Amino acid sequence: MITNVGDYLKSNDVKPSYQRIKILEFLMKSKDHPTVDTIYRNLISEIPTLSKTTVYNTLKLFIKKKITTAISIENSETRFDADMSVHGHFKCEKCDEVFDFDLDISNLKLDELKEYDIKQTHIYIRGICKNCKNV
Amino acid sequence: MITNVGDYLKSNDVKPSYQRIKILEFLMKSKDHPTVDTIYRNLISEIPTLSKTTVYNTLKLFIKKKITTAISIENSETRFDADMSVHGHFKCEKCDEVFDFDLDISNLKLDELKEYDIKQTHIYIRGICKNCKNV
DNA sequence: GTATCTGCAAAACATTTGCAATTCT
DNA sequence: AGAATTGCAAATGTTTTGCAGATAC
Repeated sequence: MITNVGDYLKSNDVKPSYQRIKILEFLMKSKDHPTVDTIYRNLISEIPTLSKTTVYNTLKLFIKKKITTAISIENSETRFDADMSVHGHFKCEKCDEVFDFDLDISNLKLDELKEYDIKQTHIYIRGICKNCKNV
Repeated sequence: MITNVGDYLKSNDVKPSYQRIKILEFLMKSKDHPTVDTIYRNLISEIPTLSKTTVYNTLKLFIKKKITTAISIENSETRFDADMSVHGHFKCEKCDEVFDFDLDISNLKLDELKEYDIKQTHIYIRGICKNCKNV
Protein backbone atom coordinates (compact mmCIF):
# COMPACT_ATOMS: atom_id res chain seq x y z
CA MET A 1 0.00 0.00 0.00
CA ILE A 2 1.37 3.38 -1.01
CA THR A 3 0.98 6.00 1.69
CA ASN A 4 3.00 8.86 0.25
CA VAL A 5 3.12 9.42 -3.48
CA GLY A 6 6.18 11.67 -3.24
CA ASP A 7 8.18 9.02 -1.42
CA TYR A 8 6.96 6.40 -3.85
CA LEU A 9 8.24 8.49 -6.77
CA LYS A 10 11.57 8.99 -5.03
CA SER A 11 11.93 5.27 -4.42
CA ASN A 12 11.46 4.79 -8.13
CA ASP A 13 14.15 7.29 -9.01
CA VAL A 14 11.75 10.06 -10.06
CA LYS A 15 11.99 13.54 -8.60
CA PRO A 16 8.60 14.32 -7.06
CA SER A 17 7.58 17.60 -8.67
CA TYR A 18 4.15 19.05 -7.99
CA GLN A 19 2.88 18.06 -11.45
CA ARG A 20 4.23 14.52 -11.21
CA ILE A 21 2.67 13.97 -7.81
CA LYS A 22 -0.71 15.24 -8.97
CA ILE A 23 -0.62 13.18 -12.15
CA LEU A 24 0.31 10.00 -10.30
CA GLU A 25 -2.29 10.64 -7.60
CA PHE A 26 -4.93 11.04 -10.26
CA LEU A 27 -3.80 7.90 -12.08
CA MET A 28 -3.85 5.86 -8.89
CA LYS A 29 -7.35 6.86 -7.94
CA SER A 30 -8.71 6.49 -11.49
CA LYS A 31 -10.16 3.13 -12.24
CA ASP A 32 -11.07 3.86 -15.83
CA HIS A 33 -7.62 3.97 -17.46
CA PRO A 34 -7.62 7.61 -18.43
CA THR A 35 -6.17 9.10 -21.59
CA VAL A 36 -3.78 12.04 -21.70
CA ASP A 37 -6.69 14.31 -22.44
CA THR A 38 -8.73 13.02 -19.50
CA ILE A 39 -5.82 13.48 -17.12
CA TYR A 40 -5.23 16.97 -18.45
CA ARG A 41 -8.88 18.03 -18.21
CA ASN A 42 -9.17 16.69 -14.68
CA LEU A 43 -6.10 18.46 -13.37
CA ILE A 44 -6.26 21.80 -15.18
CA SER A 45 -8.54 23.37 -12.55
CA GLU A 46 -6.14 22.39 -9.80
CA ILE A 47 -3.00 23.22 -11.81
CA PRO A 48 -4.04 26.08 -14.11
CA THR A 49 -0.61 26.29 -15.75
CA LEU A 50 -0.50 22.57 -16.63
CA SER A 51 0.27 21.75 -20.24
CA LYS A 52 -0.43 18.58 -22.14
CA THR A 53 3.25 18.35 -22.97
CA THR A 54 3.96 17.90 -19.28
CA VAL A 55 1.35 15.17 -19.07
CA TYR A 56 2.97 13.43 -22.03
CA ASN A 57 6.47 13.89 -20.61
CA THR A 58 5.43 12.64 -17.20
CA LEU A 59 3.67 9.54 -18.47
CA LYS A 60 6.63 8.67 -20.69
CA LEU A 61 8.87 8.97 -17.64
CA PHE A 62 6.52 6.89 -15.48
CA ILE A 63 6.48 4.15 -18.11
CA LYS A 64 10.27 4.16 -18.32
CA LYS A 65 10.46 3.86 -14.54
CA LYS A 66 7.79 1.15 -14.55
CA ILE A 67 5.39 3.14 -12.39
CA THR A 68 2.74 3.12 -15.07
CA THR A 69 1.79 0.97 -18.03
CA ALA A 70 0.42 2.02 -21.40
CA ILE A 71 -2.63 0.12 -22.55
CA SER A 72 -3.05 -0.37 -26.28
CA ILE A 73 -6.66 -1.40 -26.62
CA GLU A 74 -7.95 0.99 -29.18
CA ASN A 75 -6.21 2.70 -32.01
CA SER A 76 -7.14 6.23 -31.14
CA GLU A 77 -5.85 7.35 -27.78
CA THR A 78 -3.44 5.55 -25.49
CA ARG A 79 -4.76 4.75 -22.03
CA PHE A 80 -2.68 4.56 -18.87
CA ASP A 81 -2.79 2.42 -15.77
CA ALA A 82 -0.86 2.78 -12.52
CA ASP A 83 -1.80 -0.76 -11.50
CA MET A 84 1.26 -2.76 -12.54
CA SER A 85 -0.09 -6.17 -11.53
CA VAL A 86 -1.02 -8.56 -14.33
CA HIS A 87 -4.71 -8.22 -15.01
CA GLY A 88 -6.99 -8.16 -18.00
CA HIS A 89 -8.83 -5.29 -19.62
CA PHE A 90 -12.31 -5.53 -21.01
CA LYS A 91 -13.40 -2.86 -23.45
CA CYS A 92 -17.12 -2.46 -24.02
CA GLU A 93 -17.86 -1.65 -27.63
CA LYS A 94 -21.08 0.08 -26.67
CA CYS A 95 -20.19 2.39 -23.79
CA ASP A 96 -16.44 2.47 -24.54
CA GLU A 97 -15.59 1.86 -20.90
CA VAL A 98 -12.54 -0.21 -20.01
CA PHE A 99 -12.92 -2.55 -17.02
CA ASP A 100 -10.26 -4.49 -15.17
CA PHE A 101 -10.65 -8.17 -14.52
CA ASP A 102 -8.52 -10.63 -12.61
CA LEU A 103 -6.62 -13.14 -14.57
CA ASP A 104 -4.65 -16.28 -13.96
CA ILE A 105 -2.15 -16.61 -16.78
CA SER A 106 -0.04 -19.20 -14.99
CA ASN A 107 -1.34 -22.01 -17.17
CA LEU A 108 -1.13 -20.19 -20.49
CA LYS A 109 1.09 -22.46 -22.54
CA LEU A 110 3.74 -20.35 -24.18
CA ASP A 111 6.20 -23.02 -25.31
CA GLU A 112 6.88 -21.12 -28.50
CA LEU A 113 8.25 -18.17 -26.59
CA LYS A 114 10.67 -20.21 -24.49
CA GLU A 115 13.67 -18.45 -25.98
CA TYR A 116 12.07 -15.02 -25.91
CA ASP A 117 12.58 -12.45 -23.23
CA ILE A 118 9.10 -11.57 -21.95
CA LYS A 119 8.72 -8.11 -20.46
CA GLN A 120 4.98 -7.52 -20.32
CA THR A 121 1.91 -9.65 -20.92
CA HIS A 122 -1.30 -7.89 -21.93
CA ILE A 123 -4.70 -9.44 -22.30
CA TYR A 124 -7.67 -7.52 -23.49
CA ILE A 125 -11.13 -8.57 -24.47
CA ARG A 126 -13.61 -6.66 -26.56
CA GLY A 127 -17.34 -7.16 -26.27
CA ILE A 128 -20.44 -5.87 -24.55
CA CYS A 129 -20.40 -5.30 -20.82
CA LYS A 130 -22.96 -6.50 -18.31
CA ASN A 131 -24.64 -3.10 -18.07
CA CYS A 132 -24.97 -2.50 -21.81
CA LYS A 133 -26.12 -6.07 -22.47
CA ASN A 134 -29.20 -5.69 -20.31
CA VAL A 135 -30.52 -2.57 -22.01
CA MET B 1 -8.30 -23.00 -47.09
CA ILE B 2 -9.31 -20.08 -49.27
CA THR B 3 -8.83 -20.75 -52.97
CA ASN B 4 -10.47 -17.69 -54.48
CA VAL B 5 -10.28 -14.35 -52.72
CA GLY B 6 -13.10 -12.85 -54.79
CA ASP B 7 -15.49 -15.65 -53.82
CA TYR B 8 -14.37 -15.38 -50.22
CA LEU B 9 -15.22 -11.67 -50.20
CA LYS B 10 -18.61 -12.38 -51.78
CA SER B 11 -19.37 -15.03 -49.19
CA ASN B 12 -18.69 -12.38 -46.56
CA ASP B 13 -21.05 -9.91 -48.14
CA VAL B 14 -18.32 -7.70 -49.63
CA LYS B 15 -18.30 -6.78 -53.31
CA PRO B 16 -14.98 -7.94 -54.72
CA SER B 17 -13.51 -4.84 -56.33
CA TYR B 18 -10.01 -4.95 -57.77
CA GLN B 19 -8.61 -2.91 -54.88
CA ARG B 20 -10.32 -5.02 -52.23
CA ILE B 21 -9.07 -8.25 -53.75
CA LYS B 22 -5.51 -6.98 -53.94
CA ILE B 23 -5.58 -5.63 -50.40
CA LEU B 24 -6.95 -8.88 -49.00
CA GLU B 25 -4.50 -10.97 -51.01
CA PHE B 26 -1.66 -8.89 -49.64
CA LEU B 27 -2.97 -9.15 -46.10
CA MET B 28 -3.33 -12.91 -46.34
CA LYS B 29 0.18 -13.50 -47.56
CA SER B 30 1.72 -11.03 -45.10
CA LYS B 31 2.91 -12.57 -41.90
CA ASP B 32 4.11 -9.37 -40.32
CA HIS B 33 0.80 -7.62 -39.57
CA PRO B 34 1.22 -4.68 -41.91
CA THR B 35 0.16 -1.12 -41.27
CA VAL B 36 -1.91 0.98 -43.67
CA ASP B 37 1.27 2.57 -44.92
CA THR B 38 2.95 -0.77 -45.56
CA ILE B 39 -0.05 -2.07 -47.45
CA TYR B 40 -0.19 1.10 -49.50
CA ARG B 41 3.51 1.11 -50.33
CA ASN B 42 3.44 -2.54 -51.36
CA LEU B 43 0.47 -2.18 -53.69
CA ILE B 44 1.11 1.21 -55.27
CA SER B 45 3.33 -0.23 -58.02
CA GLU B 46 0.65 -2.74 -58.95
CA ILE B 47 -2.23 -0.26 -58.54
CA PRO B 48 -0.75 3.13 -59.43
CA THR B 49 -4.03 4.97 -58.76
CA LEU B 50 -4.44 3.51 -55.26
CA SER B 51 -5.03 5.99 -52.48
CA LYS B 52 -4.53 5.57 -48.77
CA THR B 53 -8.15 6.54 -48.25
CA THR B 54 -9.15 3.40 -50.10
CA VAL B 55 -6.86 1.31 -47.93
CA TYR B 56 -8.44 2.84 -44.84
CA ASN B 57 -11.96 2.39 -46.20
CA THR B 58 -11.29 -1.21 -47.19
CA LEU B 59 -9.79 -2.22 -43.89
CA LYS B 60 -12.65 -0.63 -41.99
CA LEU B 61 -15.07 -2.63 -44.12
CA PHE B 62 -13.08 -5.86 -43.65
CA ILE B 63 -13.13 -5.37 -39.89
CA LYS B 64 -16.88 -4.76 -39.94
CA LYS B 65 -17.36 -7.93 -41.97
CA LYS B 66 -14.99 -9.84 -39.68
CA ILE B 67 -12.54 -10.67 -42.46
CA THR B 68 -9.73 -8.84 -40.74
CA THR B 69 -8.81 -7.86 -37.23
CA ALA B 70 -7.12 -4.71 -35.98
CA ILE B 71 -4.23 -5.28 -33.64
CA SER B 72 -3.66 -2.66 -30.95
CA ILE B 73 -0.17 -3.36 -29.77
CA GLU B 74 1.55 -0.04 -30.11
CA ASN B 75 0.26 3.44 -29.86
CA SER B 76 1.47 4.68 -33.19
CA GLU B 77 0.08 2.84 -36.19
CA THR B 78 -2.64 0.23 -36.23
CA ARG B 79 -1.65 -3.17 -37.58
CA PHE B 80 -3.95 -5.58 -39.39
CA ASP B 81 -4.26 -9.33 -39.53
CA ALA B 82 -6.35 -11.51 -41.85
CA ASP B 83 -5.84 -14.51 -39.59
CA MET B 84 -9.00 -14.53 -37.50
CA SER B 85 -8.06 -17.51 -35.33
CA VAL B 86 -7.19 -16.79 -31.71
CA HIS B 87 -3.45 -16.46 -31.42
CA GLY B 88 -1.00 -14.28 -29.58
CA HIS B 89 1.21 -11.47 -30.79
CA PHE B 90 4.71 -10.88 -29.59
CA LYS B 91 6.18 -7.46 -30.20
CA CYS B 92 9.96 -7.14 -29.99
CA GLU B 93 10.97 -3.85 -28.43
CA LYS B 94 14.30 -3.93 -30.24
CA CYS B 95 13.50 -4.77 -33.85
CA ASP B 96 9.82 -3.74 -33.66
CA GLU B 97 8.71 -6.93 -35.40
CA VAL B 98 5.42 -8.55 -34.43
CA PHE B 99 5.39 -12.35 -34.33
CA ASP B 100 2.45 -14.71 -34.03
CA PHE B 101 2.44 -17.46 -31.48
CA ASP B 102 -0.03 -20.23 -30.78
CA LEU B 103 -2.06 -19.96 -27.68
CA ASP B 104 -4.36 -22.11 -25.65
CA ILE B 105 -6.72 -19.81 -23.81
CA SER B 106 -9.17 -22.56 -22.91
CA ASN B 107 -8.02 -22.61 -19.32
CA LEU B 108 -7.88 -18.88 -18.78
CA LYS B 109 -10.21 -18.41 -15.86
CA LEU B 110 -12.55 -15.58 -16.69
CA ASP B 111 -15.20 -16.03 -14.01
CA GLU B 112 -15.56 -12.31 -13.62
CA LEU B 113 -16.72 -11.93 -17.20
CA LYS B 114 -19.42 -14.58 -16.96
CA GLU B 115 -22.16 -12.04 -17.63
CA TYR B 116 -20.22 -10.21 -20.32
CA ASP B 117 -20.59 -10.76 -24.02
CA ILE B 118 -17.10 -11.59 -25.30
CA LYS B 119 -16.45 -10.74 -28.93
CA GLN B 120 -12.68 -10.88 -29.28
CA THR B 121 -9.82 -11.99 -27.06
CA HIS B 122 -6.41 -10.44 -27.69
CA ILE B 123 -3.16 -11.41 -26.06
CA TYR B 124 0.05 -9.61 -26.73
CA ILE B 125 3.42 -9.81 -25.14
CA ARG B 126 6.19 -7.26 -25.28
CA GLY B 127 9.82 -8.15 -24.89
CA ILE B 128 12.94 -9.09 -26.81
CA CYS B 129 12.77 -11.73 -29.51
CA LYS B 130 15.08 -14.68 -29.95
CA ASN B 131 17.07 -13.03 -32.72
CA CYS B 132 17.65 -9.74 -30.92
CA LYS B 133 18.49 -11.46 -27.62
CA ASN B 134 21.47 -13.26 -29.09
CA VAL B 135 23.17 -10.19 -30.50
C1' DG C 1 -29.15 5.13 -64.85
C1' DT C 2 -28.51 4.63 -60.25
C1' DA C 3 -25.81 2.68 -56.52
C1' DT C 4 -21.46 2.08 -54.91
C1' DC C 5 -16.60 2.64 -54.85
C1' DT C 6 -12.52 5.31 -55.37
C1' DG C 7 -9.31 8.94 -54.53
C1' DC C 8 -7.95 13.75 -53.95
C1' DA C 9 -7.50 17.61 -50.81
C1' DA C 10 -8.42 19.36 -46.52
C1' DA C 11 -9.52 18.74 -41.76
C1' DA C 12 -9.14 16.62 -37.37
C1' DC C 13 -6.71 14.48 -33.72
C1' DA C 14 -2.89 12.51 -31.03
C1' DT C 15 1.76 12.89 -30.15
C1' DT C 16 6.51 14.78 -30.55
C1' DT C 17 10.01 18.29 -30.84
C1' DG C 18 12.62 22.65 -30.21
C1' DC C 19 13.33 26.00 -27.32
C1' DA C 20 12.73 29.59 -23.89
C1' DA C 21 11.05 30.50 -19.30
C1' DT C 22 10.64 28.78 -14.78
C1' DT C 23 11.72 26.24 -10.76
C1' DC C 24 14.54 23.76 -7.42
C1' DT C 25 18.63 23.00 -4.81
C1' DA D 1 24.65 29.42 -10.78
C1' DG D 2 23.59 25.01 -12.75
C1' DA D 3 20.68 21.29 -13.84
C1' DA D 4 16.26 19.62 -14.36
C1' DT D 5 11.43 20.57 -15.29
C1' DT D 6 7.76 22.89 -17.38
C1' DG D 7 4.99 24.72 -21.07
C1' DC D 8 4.17 27.20 -25.39
C1' DA D 9 4.06 27.00 -30.35
C1' DA D 10 5.06 24.59 -34.28
C1' DA D 11 5.82 20.28 -36.62
C1' DT D 12 4.78 15.49 -37.51
C1' DG D 13 2.17 11.46 -38.32
C1' DT D 14 -2.12 8.89 -38.49
C1' DT D 15 -6.81 8.68 -39.48
C1' DT D 16 -11.24 10.83 -40.92
C1' DT D 17 -14.28 13.58 -43.75
C1' DG D 18 -16.46 15.90 -47.75
C1' DC D 19 -17.07 15.65 -52.17
C1' DA D 20 -16.43 14.94 -57.19
C1' DG D 21 -15.31 11.71 -60.64
C1' DA D 22 -15.06 6.89 -62.02
C1' DT D 23 -16.84 2.32 -62.11
C1' DA D 24 -20.01 -1.47 -61.92
C1' DC D 25 -24.45 -3.85 -62.46
